[in-house]
Amino acid sequence: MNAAGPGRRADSRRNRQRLLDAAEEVIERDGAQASLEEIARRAGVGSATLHRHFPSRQALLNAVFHEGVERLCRRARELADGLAPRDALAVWLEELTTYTTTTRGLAMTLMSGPGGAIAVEDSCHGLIHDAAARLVTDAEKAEVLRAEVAPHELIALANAISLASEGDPGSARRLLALALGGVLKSPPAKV
Amino acid sequence: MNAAGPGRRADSRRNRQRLLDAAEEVIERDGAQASLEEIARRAGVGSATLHRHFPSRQALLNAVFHEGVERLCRRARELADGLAPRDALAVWLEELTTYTTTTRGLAMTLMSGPGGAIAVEDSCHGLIHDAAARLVTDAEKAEVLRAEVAPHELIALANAISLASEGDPGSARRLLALALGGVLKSPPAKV
DNA sequence: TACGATATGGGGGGTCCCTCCGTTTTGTCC
DNA sequence: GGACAAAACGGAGGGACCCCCCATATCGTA
Repeated sequence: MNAAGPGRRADSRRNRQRLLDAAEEVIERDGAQASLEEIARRAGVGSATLHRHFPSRQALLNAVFHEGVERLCRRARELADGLAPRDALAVWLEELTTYTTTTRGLAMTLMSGPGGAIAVEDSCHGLIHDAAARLVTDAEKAEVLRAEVAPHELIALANAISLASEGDPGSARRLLALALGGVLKSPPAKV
Repeated sequence: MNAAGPGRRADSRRNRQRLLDAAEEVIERDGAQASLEEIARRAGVGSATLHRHFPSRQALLNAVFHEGVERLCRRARELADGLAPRDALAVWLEELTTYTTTTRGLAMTLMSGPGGAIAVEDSCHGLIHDAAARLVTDAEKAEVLRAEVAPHELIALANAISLASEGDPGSARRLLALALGGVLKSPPAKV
């Protein structure tokens, strides 16, 4: 059916891969709301086949971005092991932001939640969250955070910035630096 | 045609208002991608009439949100006149963020640019930008900003936060406070 | 009241998402 | 090397959407 496992029939695995390749191209051009029918057409399969392999748009997006997201999470572990907690977190957030900014549709995907029938532990959502949690925990222990910050808040912030900069990584880096360093010189007023 | 002016025929003005009322309801429920056909149905007019009054989705959204955005901009002037520059900016950004967070579809609208045939000076985009510019200029003169910040960057950040918090104003306030105060205790590392 | 300008709305074309179901392909067992 | 059941496929169709054309109805005015 829709699993990637080796127990599937050969044509099923082949079609799944074709769909992923086609999806990558179309999403690269049109973002997260790319036409599913066009993806199926480009892959040379019927639209029913696409829906059988990926029961929802979210499932397809998740599969398309899975590899890149895993790479990003390995990178988080490298940074956590190699740098001071504050730098590890700052560098990773910048890499995350740059990646989501330059990968069309990814920020949208990460913002939309894990989605229906996808196991949290291998959704892009879940992977990113776990990677961030490690870095945030380390930073908290080292007391380099200004306040208690939940990992999902930082991810939301990074995603938000990616969305707001609409594909311009320079703008994204700048906004992230602002947010990390603080826009104002003293804390914001209570209203 | 699509202008609101008094030179239009009475039925035209009436239909325009009905469309705006219907749009407000449907957008409140479905956000910025609400069905235009449903809006026309609910207003009791044909879909062609909707398209004649509002040639693009963006034009309709712009008209729907215009009043609220103007109120927000008046508020910016009040704050600029009544508070210290830093507080005026901080308070207004929070009000902006709260408003865009609780008004479904507004953040999306503001992020999508002024859009085709809409005059910049009375697009929601333009109005907000001008309001922010005044506050930012004052804050810069008072040297309470951590770095040179363009108004559109702050607006992008606020919009991004609204989008990221998906309708939860508490979360939005928290993220904004984080961004304004800074997440890290010392400036982020150079990579 | 009659008339021209203005505005309307039904309907059609194109696209999209998703599902049903008859047909084809695959893997396996004899 | 068949035969057979399970698995996978894809065309077609329903429902929804956006947008435009143009025959018709409505409004403001002379």
